[in-house]
Amino acid sequence: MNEAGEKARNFLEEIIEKDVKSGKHDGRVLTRFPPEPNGYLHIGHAKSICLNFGLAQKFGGKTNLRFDDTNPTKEDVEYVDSIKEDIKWLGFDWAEELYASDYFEQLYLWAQELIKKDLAYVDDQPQEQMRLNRGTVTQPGKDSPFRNRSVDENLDLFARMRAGEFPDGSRVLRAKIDMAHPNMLMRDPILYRIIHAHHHRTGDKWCIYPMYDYAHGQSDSLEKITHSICTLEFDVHRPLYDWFIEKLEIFPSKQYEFARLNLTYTVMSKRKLLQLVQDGFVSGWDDPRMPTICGLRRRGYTPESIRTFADRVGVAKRDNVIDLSLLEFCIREDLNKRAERRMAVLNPIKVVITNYPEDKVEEIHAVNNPEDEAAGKRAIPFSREIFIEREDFIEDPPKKFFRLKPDGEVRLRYAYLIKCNEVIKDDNGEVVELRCTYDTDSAGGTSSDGRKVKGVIHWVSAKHTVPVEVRLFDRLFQNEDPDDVPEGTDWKTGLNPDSLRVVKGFVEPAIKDVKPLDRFQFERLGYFSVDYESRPGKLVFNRTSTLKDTWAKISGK
RNA sequence: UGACCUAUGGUGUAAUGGUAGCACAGCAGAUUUUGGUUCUGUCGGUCAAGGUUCGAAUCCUUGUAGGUCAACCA
Repeated sequence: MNEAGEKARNFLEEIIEKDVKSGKHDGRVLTRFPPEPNGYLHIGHAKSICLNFGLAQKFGGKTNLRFDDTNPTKEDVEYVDSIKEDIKWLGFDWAEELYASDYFEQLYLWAQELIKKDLAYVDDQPQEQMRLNRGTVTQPGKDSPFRNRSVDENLDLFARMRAGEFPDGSRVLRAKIDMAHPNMLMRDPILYRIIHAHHHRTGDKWCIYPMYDYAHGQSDSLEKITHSICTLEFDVHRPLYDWFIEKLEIFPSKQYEFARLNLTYTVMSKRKLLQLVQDGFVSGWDDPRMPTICGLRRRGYTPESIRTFADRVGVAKRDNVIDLSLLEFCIREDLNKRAERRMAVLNPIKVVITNYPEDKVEEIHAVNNPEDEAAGKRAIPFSREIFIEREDFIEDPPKKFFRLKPDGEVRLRYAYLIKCNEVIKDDNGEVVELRCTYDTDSAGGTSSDGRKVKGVIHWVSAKHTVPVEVRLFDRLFQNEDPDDVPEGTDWKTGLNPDSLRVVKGFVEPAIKDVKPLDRFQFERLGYFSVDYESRPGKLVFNRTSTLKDTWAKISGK
């Protein structure tokens, strides 16, 4: 924030603001989000989506969704659908749904134009030879022996490439730039390759397909994209991006690069994510431990929290690794305000309140959300036998432990003060039951004589319990940097063996009518959301995140 | 041993030649019928060396460190 109270602008906002003010493109702003439909979107894409759509919104512009579908061997409609779903869920609407493949004919025409201008040629060199002749980053490349074919011959060969006369890999169309250029991308980059493959949209119409560099910029230009925003690794592509626009004399879209998102304890590469799925380390792309948008959704994350996160991580050009705790902060912050509270016990121990009548059942009234009065109240049954969390009782507690202990008093949230009189153990010495008495004058949990009881614990009435399955997730990797594994071992050795624990939980009755993705705070435990596999009578909850746990910090060291 | 990009507290990100601020994390405290929330305080930073200037995180030079680029992937 600056003195005026407005948020500081990132470098892209500054560029666009300047362009708008100067009247460039009549002040028009049009961005695009250009995924390749070959995988699922993850939190890194979410940053890019929020950026592209957010920037346009900020300056009264629009954003296109364009699928970069120039490689039929890798792409599929399955991904198109999931990508659209994820973007919508995040809360964004695109102006137009477009495909690079929509432009194949125009791209072909432009390729012919480059040939006619003697700026492109058909190369017959085998792939290996071409690689050798490209040189290295420190050595210039060598011209192809086919570099100086006549325009007519190139035109003829290119037409025959399209006609399907040649096998895959036998010929390519290359731009004629400079084989000694210090930027490898400018050493006669390939424009078209031959792939006899079925394309998810164009079918078998084409057997030559444009490369990314040739397709992307021209697609931007065709759509009259004003600001083409991509990640840092495309920085070296920008001279080529500009070269095509200049030589073809077409609409001058401009490319700008920002640093992609990295998260601690998280892998983000499509390759690694795919491996986690294929090797069965997770249950699928939408496993709640995955950093995919569908995984986060299933985990219980809200779109709002992800947008806030994208906003807080900022936009710049330096490499960065964001603390996973920032993401967790964002979801807690959001859910604290909107999730209704319930009481649930995940690791129960039975408490019998010996001075409470056998058959009596009371209705206790509890606030649904202390952060939102409009959420109202609910009734919770209370009876003689209840469950409390096993961790909330310690026979010989450490200092500053103010939960239940022998002869100690604790508050049952919203109910009564109880005192532990007797600890019953089994033959192994394990505590199986606690016998307590309640203060009959402490209805609601307030003492009548003004004495202070610091501890408050949650509980459920034993015979009014709703049994549920609870999936406790933890970070997928043990190290902040998943690649930080012992020399010579695979990154997968860093996987956290305890990233998923499935337990049985007991919830108060006011939980029966829930549907997938409903979110709750189980008091003192964390935020939980209903899984897709949940069914009436067989509810399944995913732990979205724990609550901040100051006690764990104190006692855990 | 090439070209390009980038260097601000532990992690991010502002300061656009004029008081180095904000968030997360950490620590300490207050409040609290969630050891939650909220509130307060606190720790801690301009990669280095020169130069320009009344004044440099900012401009210049030279280093240093990290990243990107040698798919018929995007």
